[in-house]
Amino acid sequence: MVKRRDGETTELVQTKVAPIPLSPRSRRTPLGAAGPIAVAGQSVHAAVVQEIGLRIVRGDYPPGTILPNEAEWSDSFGVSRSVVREAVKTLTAKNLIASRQKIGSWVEPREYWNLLDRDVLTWYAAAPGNRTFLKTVQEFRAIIEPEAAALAAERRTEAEMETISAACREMGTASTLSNRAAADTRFHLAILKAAGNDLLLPLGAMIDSALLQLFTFITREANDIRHAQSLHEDIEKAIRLQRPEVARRAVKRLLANTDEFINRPSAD
Amino acid sequence: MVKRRDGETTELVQTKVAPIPLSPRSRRTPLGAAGPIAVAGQSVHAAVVQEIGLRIVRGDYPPGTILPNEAEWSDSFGVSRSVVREAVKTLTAKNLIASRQKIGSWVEPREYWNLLDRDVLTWYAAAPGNRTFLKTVQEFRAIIEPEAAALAAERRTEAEMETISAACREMGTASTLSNRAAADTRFHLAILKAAGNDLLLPLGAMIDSALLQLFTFITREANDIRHAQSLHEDIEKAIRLQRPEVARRAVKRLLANTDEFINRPSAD
DNA sequence: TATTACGTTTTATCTGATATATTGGTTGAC
DNA sequence: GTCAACCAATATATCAGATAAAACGTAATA
Repeated sequence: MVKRRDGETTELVQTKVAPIPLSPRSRRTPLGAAGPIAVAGQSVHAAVVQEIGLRIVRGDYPPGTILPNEAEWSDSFGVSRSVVREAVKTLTAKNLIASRQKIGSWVEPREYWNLLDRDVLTWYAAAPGNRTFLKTVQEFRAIIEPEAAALAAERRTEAEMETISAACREMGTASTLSNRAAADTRFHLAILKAAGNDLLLPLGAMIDSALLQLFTFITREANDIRHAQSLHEDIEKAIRLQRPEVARRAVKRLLANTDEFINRPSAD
Repeated sequence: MVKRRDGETTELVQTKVAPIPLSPRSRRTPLGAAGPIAVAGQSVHAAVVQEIGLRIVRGDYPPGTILPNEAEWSDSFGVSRSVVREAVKTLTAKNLIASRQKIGSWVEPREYWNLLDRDVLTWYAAAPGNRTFLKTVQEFRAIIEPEAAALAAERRTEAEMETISAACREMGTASTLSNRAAADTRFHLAILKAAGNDLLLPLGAMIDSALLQLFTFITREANDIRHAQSLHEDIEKAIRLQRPEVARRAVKRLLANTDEFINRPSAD
């Protein structure tokens, strides 16, 4: 149905972008000649998915554009058509593209994209002004997390509480930043889970991605970390005491604190 | 990493479930004998994805279970290995399964599943007590939609407002239930879009699914529909007048009204 | 005992062929 | 000249079979 072709844009698109770059494995090139240079330590499939996905999210192929056909991808990446097809299926499952016989594959409208998917979000984060991305994420978290915490305060089981508390504790005692980030992620995920609504769980991937992004550019003085820690402990306490409204407000305070970091005119 | 095998469970799983049923196309069976009975008007790929996905979400293969290998799927469905592999990629993209060489494919923990995906949600809705599902969806909507409406009231452009108003209008004048449901969906989607946060957009699929489910079991008297219509108009008005708080409350009223339907001890 | 080597199994990737559907043009009738 | 029916070209969809790579378990070895 949606197949507006954008005139010459398509032409531009179909320009052979680059002969090769991709993840190797055992390209049987006669003699190291043009050994596939790069790349990711991943599989060929994952590399192709990532490359096409990144280009789409980055805007190389605007929504509605007809993509190069399978044979062309196959040539330009130097992989078999099977790999291309499987990559296409993967991207289709994430709603980035769709395809039909005789037409080919095209880029779906942005509102179809499953931005909450871990991969898509990663590509998205890498694309435009990083600052905008973090603001978008924070705004979204501000919608979800206070309510999730409130629900968790009402419903958490003892086991779930223990998971939350343990994560909070480990945040305090973590020796490295990445350990702390991991515990932080676990903390928020545990709350989402304790909220007892299955539809909240998939949002964990987003928080995961977001925290990763955050920690790659915060790295502030210990002062702030201590403050952040106490904010986390407030949340833990409210959930432990089963005070939904208190939990809700505690999460809002934490998010407001994080917002401050993002809006500081330092980095970028 | 995650590969707990659950002892005998695996055995049970690997039982050849059924020789064939699947979508046909041109199975070259010598003589109509055992022509592939069913099925979906979809492609073979889609049918395989749906069958495996449904079984997983339904609980036939609990998380951690090692699934039958590609050759076995291929045999039992009577399709080529390529189709099976592409189906596996699709399900992997939705985080239902994962796979590794020599191990095979296994079912991921439920908290990994991308329940917000249209397909997964459909399978999920078909699986357990339908009633529980609708409650889960409504609870989730209650978290998202009031805030989305408030944001929309702040930020909507004139064009977005027109889309919202048009959908609301068409809800009122729709002649058939399915037309009304379509306009209803458009209405909620337009608000999500007008909220101006990209991360909210993927949630449209869920609302879509939810409304579909709702309308398949409501079909009440015109009285209620008129009430629902005025509730929708309240939302439209609040967004038009750019009153975030009013919009938020109006959405809450609408959702509360919907909740009533669901909790009525009539159907089911 | 610990460690290395190897064989087995399953996914990963490649190759090449056939089937099917849809578009766009062409032909022919009215 | 308009419109319907036909036909060819082209892209995905599906099939078939082969080889590569990785990981587990086991046996051989130091």
